[in-house]
Amino acid sequence: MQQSETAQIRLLLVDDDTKFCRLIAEYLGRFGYAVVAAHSGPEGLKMSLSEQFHAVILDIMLPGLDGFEVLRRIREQSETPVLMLTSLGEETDRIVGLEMGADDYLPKTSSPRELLARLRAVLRRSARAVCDDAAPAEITVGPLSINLNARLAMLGDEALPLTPVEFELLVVLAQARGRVKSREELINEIRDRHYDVYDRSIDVHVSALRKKLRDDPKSPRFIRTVRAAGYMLVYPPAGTAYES
Amino acid sequence: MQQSETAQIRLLLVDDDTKFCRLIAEYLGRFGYAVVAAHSGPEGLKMSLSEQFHAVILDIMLPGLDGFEVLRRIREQSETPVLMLTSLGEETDRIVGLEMGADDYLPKTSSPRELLARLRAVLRRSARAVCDDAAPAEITVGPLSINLNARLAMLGDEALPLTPVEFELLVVLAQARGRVKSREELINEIRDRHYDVYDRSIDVHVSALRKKLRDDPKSPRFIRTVRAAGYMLVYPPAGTAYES
DNA sequence: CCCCCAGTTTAAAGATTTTGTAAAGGTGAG
DNA sequence: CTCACCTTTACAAAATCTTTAAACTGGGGG
Repeated sequence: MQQSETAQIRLLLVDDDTKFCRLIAEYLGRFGYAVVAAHSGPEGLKMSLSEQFHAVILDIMLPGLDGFEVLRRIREQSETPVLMLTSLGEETDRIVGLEMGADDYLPKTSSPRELLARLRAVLRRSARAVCDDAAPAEITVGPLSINLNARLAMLGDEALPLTPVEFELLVVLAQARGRVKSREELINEIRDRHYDVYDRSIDVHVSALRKKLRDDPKSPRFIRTVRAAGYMLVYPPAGTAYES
Repeated sequence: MQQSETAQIRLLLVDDDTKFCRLIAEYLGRFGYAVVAAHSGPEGLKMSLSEQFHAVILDIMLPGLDGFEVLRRIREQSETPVLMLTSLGEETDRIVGLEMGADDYLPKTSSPRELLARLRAVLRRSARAVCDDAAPAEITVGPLSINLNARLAMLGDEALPLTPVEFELLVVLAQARGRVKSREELINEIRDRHYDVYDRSIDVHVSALRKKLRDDPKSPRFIRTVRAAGYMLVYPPAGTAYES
């Protein structure tokens, strides 16, 4: 079941309903998130401020300090993304929560699936905010260029008809160019799920991608297999001659 | 966290909700912006025209003069970047805002983080666009032209009978021409609400819009489906021949 | 030098996801 | 009430993903 040494996303869930916590932890766990629960306001606040978490999911109704108060105090010191939950009935709270610096806000009655979707959106936004404009819209590797805005990869002057996963795979490899990416990392980053030893789907995608790149596993121009470790996009040392 | 040694960026926030102002000021303050608040239309207008601010964040619902009116009068004399906020439940009228010269437009339900991101984008743009006209009133894509003032889209010399949402959808796509817009972004920008996985309304609007544009999903002249990502208005490379 | 084994490649089949669109349902303006 | 419009629902079609399994590879031990 385990997810690894690789960067795992850690979440703090603050809610006094332990059953709910278990349920959510279990659900999010299946998608590779490590969920830790706190069951009171003060406890949640303390843990939030430990800065160990990538995001906090915060119920409003809490013993000790209510969710708004916890949020306010978190925001005094930290920018950790916070997603607030409300029990039924509280209409206007949404605005109040957002005004106070919550990153999103959703009813506790939402499906876990919705929670997951919003959570991802929040994490994505916060990841982007960190590097802000730093993200280049285009990555180039020899004759290969990848346009992130248009989601289009070109080899020479020919557009490659990649499927969504193939494109993502290429992007992830390209961003880690010169470093080996394990299958686990790849599947985590691309598909948001767990890797298990018999999972060959990454291999299959690599194979398909290579075919489209006209890349030969035995003497790769782009994707090199690193036995027992994973795959890596070659980092052409200065002076490498590519020919299309 | 701070914004640096360079001269501090000064922002004017015009909103009658003082609590909201405090919270935003506090949040943006953490990123090194100096935020000054005005709580009525006339006050906001007067301060905007003092030319002391690098940008203005303007709520629409205001006592005295509403946001649109304030914007109009600012634009009579000044090109200070203006970012408009719609309050909850208000009839969103992004187009009116943009057409009047707002630089960006976002729902008040957005998170502070989002506000910050857009603000940075606006500031960046305004720094760059010293000389060129802010918001073009007309966007042209091959035989398609979109007039924001008249709220009219023409295909060749024929006016398209678009519904309000279809028109906005087209505008949003056109403004992002060449970049993929996710369904989430689209629904956020057009309808001011959250996207959830089961929400197909964007697809339906796209379908309707395509029908009116006589655009075929399989080989789109205008709107391309980017599987698992969203939609994108084609950015015709220079020299592309359109025929109506 | 050959065999074996863990690890890899790949085609193919089956399962799943995503999309297009018609039609039904809902809502608000007039 | 009617009309215009937006959203939801439903379902089929298309595209894509994962699994499976058979063929392959490279290196170490014999």
